[in-house]
Amino acid sequence: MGRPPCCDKIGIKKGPWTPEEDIILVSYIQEHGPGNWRSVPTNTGLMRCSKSCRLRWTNYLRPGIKRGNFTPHEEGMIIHLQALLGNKWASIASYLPQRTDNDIKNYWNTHLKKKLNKSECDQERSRSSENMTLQTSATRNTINHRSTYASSTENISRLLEGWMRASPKSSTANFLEQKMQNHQTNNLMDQSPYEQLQGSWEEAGHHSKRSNGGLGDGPKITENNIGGDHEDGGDDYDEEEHNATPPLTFIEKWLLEETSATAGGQMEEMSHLMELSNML
DNA sequence: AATTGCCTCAACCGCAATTTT
DNA sequence: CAAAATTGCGGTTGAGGCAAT
Repeated sequence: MGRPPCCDKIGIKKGPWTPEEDIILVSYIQEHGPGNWRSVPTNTGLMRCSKSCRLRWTNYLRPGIKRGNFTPHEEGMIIHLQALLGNKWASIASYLPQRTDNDIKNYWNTHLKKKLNKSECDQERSRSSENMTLQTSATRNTINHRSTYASSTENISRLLEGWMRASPKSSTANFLEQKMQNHQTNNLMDQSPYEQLQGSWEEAGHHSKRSNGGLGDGPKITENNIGGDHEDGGDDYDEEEHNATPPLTFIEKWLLEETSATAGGQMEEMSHLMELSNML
């Protein structure tokens, strides 16, 4: 008990990574694949803790990462998913395979939170100016639902998780798998050298022991890890919850709105969710 | 041109979950 | 089975960049 943090070890370097360190890390991962992080510092000679290596890889170096410039569509998805799942950034990121949880978290904290606060204030103002009279259901759904919905959405996400777990090799899972594979293939076009390295490593048939480290080593949503934050099931999942019958009207509505509001090509991730809700 | 304040985002920290010994 | 080690996640921090003064 009381194990000291790995980064407290003497001689462990902290702070921003240098290009040289990046190259060392990437070439090591190209050779051995992501995972087994504890051996990375010793085998590479990097004066970094394993945690730092993993973080650098998953948040910056791994293939398929899109950086900056969140599209309105991505923004919308984050807002909806945050309302739906709460601050489960890793789960949210699994619906946006090109984005890291850290990126999403940062974007939420720096942009979206403010945006939502502002719009909420605006809503409040217009509401009070209407002398607290009835509102249209549309605005209520988007704003007011956030609080009441936030408490009930956990159940909804659990249901989704439960369903996914119950259908280990569903058409949806296949769809997603295919989708992710396409993602990877398409991304080769604008890959950085690092990304190409990783791609070639994967084509060589290597697979990491842990498969949800990122897009490069497989998408977070696969038939194996589908059904929770982790590949063996979510933190919150248990059999009792699996049998619950949560309300679905809001998510269905949301999915419908999202789908109709956006051009089809951009909405493949959402159509996955749509498919889910239909099957439910 | 210099200073100040704000914003962004990469990286760290602490904790919980999971795996290994 | 318990303890130790490792991994993953979410919250937070702080350095650097940029705009305003």
